[in-house]
Amino acid sequence: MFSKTCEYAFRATVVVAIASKNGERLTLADIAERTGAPKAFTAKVLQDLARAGIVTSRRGPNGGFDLPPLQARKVNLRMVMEAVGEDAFQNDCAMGLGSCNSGHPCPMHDQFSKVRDALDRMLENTDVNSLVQDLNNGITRLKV
Amino acid sequence: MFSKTCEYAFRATVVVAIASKNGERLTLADIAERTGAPKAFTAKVLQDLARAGIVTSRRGPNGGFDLPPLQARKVNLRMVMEAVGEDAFQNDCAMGLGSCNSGHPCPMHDQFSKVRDALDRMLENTDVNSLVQDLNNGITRLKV
DNA sequence: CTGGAACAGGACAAATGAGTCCGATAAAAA
DNA sequence: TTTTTATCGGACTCATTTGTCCTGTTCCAG
Repeated sequence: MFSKTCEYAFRATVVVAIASKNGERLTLADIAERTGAPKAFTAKVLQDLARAGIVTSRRGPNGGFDLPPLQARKVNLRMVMEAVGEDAFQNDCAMGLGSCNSGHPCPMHDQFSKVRDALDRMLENTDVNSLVQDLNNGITRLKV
Repeated sequence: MFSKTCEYAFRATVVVAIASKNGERLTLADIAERTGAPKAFTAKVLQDLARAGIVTSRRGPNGGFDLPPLQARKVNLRMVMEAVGEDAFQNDCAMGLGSCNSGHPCPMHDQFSKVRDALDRMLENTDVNSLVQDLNNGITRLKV
């Protein structure tokens, strides 16, 4: 459903947010380890997230990434997707027609646009902090 | 959202079903032309659809593909997806965790599984004939 | 029964996505 | 100021998806 890049971005964001809630800053190696994602690839993803202002990065000793709760409330999942260069599903057509819309619907349009829009709303309405606050049950890693 | 292969499969299936309703059998060249998809690639997709028994194929002169209404009622979109070798989104996890389920949920599980399940139900409950019978308005091609 | 019209299917080529490597840069600590 | 720790970012490789090509096979028509 989502690309690998996107999945890694979701996991990295959540893992960093969890750590930040405990005042902990995570290094790239930490994040790769806790998400079970390839380190070099995770570096790219984090770069994108940092450039988009979703996480803040710091170089050098005691450096790493963080995303404090106050900021995490302002970040939703759609923003994470867009940070790694993927559009949410907005005007996506199930049949791949560029010209498909409610005025010019493809045969699947009515059925598909309902669930597509529900998905988009979910991505828009779900902020990172809300994902994190539910799991005070000791989850700190999101490995496969 | 769907792969190209899948999009082509949807389009080809619908286009063939439309023609069959008029007792017309479509050749590969016809289908590629009406869907705006590459001919050789469409051939592969149709092969899969034929092997799965979704469309019926016939070789030689006056050959081609068809999918009469009676059969089209028994074919849903999930079957088309599976015919080209793709699983519907069933147990898909938004974060790419293989072990994610209601007992062991990832942080996005609750929000995501709702819309994912709605999508799966849509694919299951939508049969090809119902897609076709709405558009007696002269649509016979599904080009980009 | 032979020629041409069509699908069947394997092998190949191109494009995109996933993942790696390594030097450059920044910042803190010694 | 030097060393060490860490991100930054470009260039590269590998895998998968997408797309092409060509030969074989089936089947109808004359």
